[in-house]
Amino acid sequence: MPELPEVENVCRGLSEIVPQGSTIQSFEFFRKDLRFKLPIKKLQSFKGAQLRSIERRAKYILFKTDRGVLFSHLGMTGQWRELKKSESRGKHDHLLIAFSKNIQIVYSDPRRFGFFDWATDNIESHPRFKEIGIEPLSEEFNADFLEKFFAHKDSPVKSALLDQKGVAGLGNIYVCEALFRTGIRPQKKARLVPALKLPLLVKEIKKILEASILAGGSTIKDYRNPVNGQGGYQDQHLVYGREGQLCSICHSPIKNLRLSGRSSFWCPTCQD
DNA sequence: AGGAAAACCTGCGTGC
DNA sequence: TGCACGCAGGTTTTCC
Repeated sequence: MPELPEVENVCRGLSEIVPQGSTIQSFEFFRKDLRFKLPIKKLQSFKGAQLRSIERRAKYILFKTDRGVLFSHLGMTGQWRELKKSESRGKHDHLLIAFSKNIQIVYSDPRRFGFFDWATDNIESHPRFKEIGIEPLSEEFNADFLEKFFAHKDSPVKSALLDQKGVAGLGNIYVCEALFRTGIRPQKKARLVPALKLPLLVKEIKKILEASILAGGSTIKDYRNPVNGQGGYQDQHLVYGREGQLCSICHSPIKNLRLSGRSSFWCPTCQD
């Protein structure tokens, strides 16, 4: 479900609900088998920790505390929301964190592809983050970076952009959109994308992500922010989910091609 | 070694 | 109405 803009909105929403300086009072685990087994003992050791901030890295939500970092990945259908004391939990609520001042947040995830883990303050030394590439909204992400990352890659450019070891945070929606807006067909081998096109690709990726963050992310089906609101960026999708509809530029039908097991929406006329 | 496919799950829409 | 099938904003594991 959630890509960078959605995760960013979840972090911002959670920050509104749980103020900086709140203390973790307790955890409740309703299910311990998510994508991976929850490190319950370790998570319990955060009881009493003081929250410094809630931030995003790639598609991860980082709860930064004075005892280290607890982090959450939403998988496809993960959701965080506030659970008021009077409310009862839902079928797919798996984990609850109670903070000071009676603030509770709950993690819900029907497909259970999400997961949790913890790290020291220096998260980049955690094995999981060692494998994670650079932030697409950072200065580091530029045409030179892409040129090096794409060099010798025989995989389709679409798959290369989805590879979190390169640029971290893009997912199926935003890669499809970015390739359409730069006129690059998704199945083109990464190493064959003309270097001349890379500055535009970088620019469009940043533009799309920023616009989507601003719009509250994309809600196709499941995504909701922590106050249960939908995103608005789906209205600006030009190809994603639009198979058979007419291309906004040339009016030929949008196609859907399967690449590495993922649907890839594209316009055969506008993209080469 | 790198790339593709399968696996991990539940729910929903479609077509018979 | 029911059931089988395919598909879903992701990532890891397995298999060529």
